[in-house]
Amino acid sequence: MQVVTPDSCRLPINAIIQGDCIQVLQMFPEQSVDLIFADPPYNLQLRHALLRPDQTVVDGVDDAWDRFEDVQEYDAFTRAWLGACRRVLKDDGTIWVIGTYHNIFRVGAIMMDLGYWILNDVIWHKTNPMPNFRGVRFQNATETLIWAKKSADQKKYTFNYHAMKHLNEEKQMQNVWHLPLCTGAERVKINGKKAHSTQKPEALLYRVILSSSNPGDLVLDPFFGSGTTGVVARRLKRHYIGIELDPAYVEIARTRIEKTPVSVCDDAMLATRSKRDMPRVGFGQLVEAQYLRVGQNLYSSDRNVVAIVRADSQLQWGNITSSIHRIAALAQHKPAFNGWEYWHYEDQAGRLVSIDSLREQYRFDQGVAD
Amino acid sequence: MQVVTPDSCRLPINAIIQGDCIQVLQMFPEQSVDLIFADPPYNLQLRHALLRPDQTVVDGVDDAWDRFEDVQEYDAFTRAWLGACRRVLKDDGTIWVIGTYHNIFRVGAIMMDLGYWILNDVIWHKTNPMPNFRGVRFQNATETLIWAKKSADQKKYTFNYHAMKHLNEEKQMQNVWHLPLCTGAERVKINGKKAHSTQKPEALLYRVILSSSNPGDLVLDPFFGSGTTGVVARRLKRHYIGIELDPAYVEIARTRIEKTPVSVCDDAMLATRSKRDMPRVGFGQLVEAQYLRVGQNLYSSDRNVVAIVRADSQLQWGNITSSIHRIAALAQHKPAFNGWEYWHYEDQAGRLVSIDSLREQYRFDQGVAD
DNA sequence: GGGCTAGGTGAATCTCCGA
DNA sequence: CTCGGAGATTCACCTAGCC
Repeated sequence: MQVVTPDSCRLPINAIIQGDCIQVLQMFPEQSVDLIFADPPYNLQLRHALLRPDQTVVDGVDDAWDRFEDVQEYDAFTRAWLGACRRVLKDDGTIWVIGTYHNIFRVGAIMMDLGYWILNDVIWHKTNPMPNFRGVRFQNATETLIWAKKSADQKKYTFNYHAMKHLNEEKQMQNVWHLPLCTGAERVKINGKKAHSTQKPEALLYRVILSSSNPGDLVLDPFFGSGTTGVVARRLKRHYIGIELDPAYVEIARTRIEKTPVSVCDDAMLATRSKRDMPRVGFGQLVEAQYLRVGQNLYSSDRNVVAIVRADSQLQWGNITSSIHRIAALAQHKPAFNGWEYWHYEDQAGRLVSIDSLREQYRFDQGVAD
Repeated sequence: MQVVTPDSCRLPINAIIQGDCIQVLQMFPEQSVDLIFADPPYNLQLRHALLRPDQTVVDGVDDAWDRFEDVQEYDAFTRAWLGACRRVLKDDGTIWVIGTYHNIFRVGAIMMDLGYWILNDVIWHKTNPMPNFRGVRFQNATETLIWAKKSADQKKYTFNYHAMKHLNEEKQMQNVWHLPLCTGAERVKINGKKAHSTQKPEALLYRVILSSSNPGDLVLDPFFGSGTTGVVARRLKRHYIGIELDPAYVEIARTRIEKTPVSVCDDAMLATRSKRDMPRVGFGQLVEAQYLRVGQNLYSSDRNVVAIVRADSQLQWGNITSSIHRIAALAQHKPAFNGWEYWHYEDQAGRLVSIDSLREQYRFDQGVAD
């Protein structure tokens, strides 16, 4: 009579496996991991070098692992690893996948096709993103994480609602996370150069693992890279399995995890930025929201200076176009001036009212809507 | 002999067409609109077609098939309207599509498949989102907009970078927009109940239209709904075409737009001119017109580099003769540099003044002369 | 040590025109 | 088509070095 080994015993717990995750996962038993975090290649398709305005070169992602023949190949690859992950995921487990607009739509559609059921799309809003140096698009300040359960009718999954609420100053954690890039001392470097071109910040993994797993759970990362998932899992007393193709990365991750003490980090460092860090109300928002009309006149308190509101929220004063502050300064021959104090609009009765009161009104209206 | 009507005359400008956008768009000429904003339905209606946890189980196939049927229908619908939109979009136009995690991944993947090339995914971060009442997920505070051009190799498209930068307090606009939901007086109501369940805020459309179109452009909205696109297009002096299936919504939108005052301001208040679309002034023109003298010295801002203006509008630096750009680059040991930023002349008081200001002066003088 | 400045850098689909 | 030159374009944060 054959003795059946418990599934979990056939898994190398707290280990890094060097190999292609699609093949390695085939050797795992079904339904054996509690949580998956996957940071697959994004297929960025960067064709030219990019220069900063000072002509220095941006060190972009040109790694071989991010190059695919075409979209079909990328889709087939994505379907294969997501399918393999789904097989080894427990029926009450969930998966996180991170990406950008280059790949996340294809990834999300394939996840749905495979039967995953999306719980949230979480936006990582970077506090210090790279600018758009050429001024031809909006500054790309986000990456997107898809959090999904294994199937639509899955009843159970782990979500530590209150842990997230505590991290967020006792308010519900939103699907937008304001976190800085991985830089400075946290960034793994070899001879002064970054060891991995896309190392994720530990704070990001902290939220992922803390929110959707429990101590003792098994966390799988099929694209282990520099091993951030292992580092944070260890700190939070979860087990981990990392799969990584490149032996060099395996070694980097192994060294890094060994140096990680098993301890809990400072929650305060990971807390969501509070509202006072949110963008303040700018003059542009008043124009957009029609608290002021394009073409409307603004006046100095003595009505001697008149300027026109433009669609781009600058003011037009004679043939000069500039900000409310700059034109207030110019009109008074001062080096600088606070335009919020200087400018007034005419109310329906023809009285002058400070534009600063509109800003208060805007804040009030938003507050009421909460 | 047949008289061919100009394409634009076959389009009902500033009108709402009642009908299915896929059919209606077939009657439009190719390449006839400058900008598209689409807020498609995302009711996937999958609730009753739930997938079993294990897809390999035989009796699970029926459910899986039903579900797949529904998604296929949604995909076919999405492919049809996005394809129809692409046909009527001008080759230098762009498209915006808004959605949530329920549909945006399928929409994005299909857009890529159809040849659209994504420029940004823009996150609308709601300042006042609805809470997650049951506490089982992160509070869903976002919707996603995909901004795309018609093809990957498309060279030209409209992006009013500086208008956006002015709106954002002189820093480049990010792909995350903090805007409140459409509430209060802006929300169209009938007998106290909201007239449309997903009415978008005008501030959102303000950014869409202002950033990626110019006054006089034609904006198409194939899912017109309550007509926010038409209202904002009218405010910003763009033309619009709305297509809407439901006659009740057509009527609501028509009434609403009629009540919107046509903007009476000067077009100059609506457009932000960038350096890129100003007439090019060459360095030679400044020399010819004697804004600079032959033999005059030009200086770097720290006066460490000095060159002489030649009659052929090149600079002489030691024994090197070349353009203002090339010598600025050589002097700094850089592969390239913008000479307009680098070089200065001495004014009568001996102060250094950027030669770029001379170019501005030249443009101004020419404009006055016109 | 502290404060200041200069320099470096990050998952980025990053120009346009004429010869 | 390619090639080359003109010329437009950046934000937050970290580190090293100097006073």
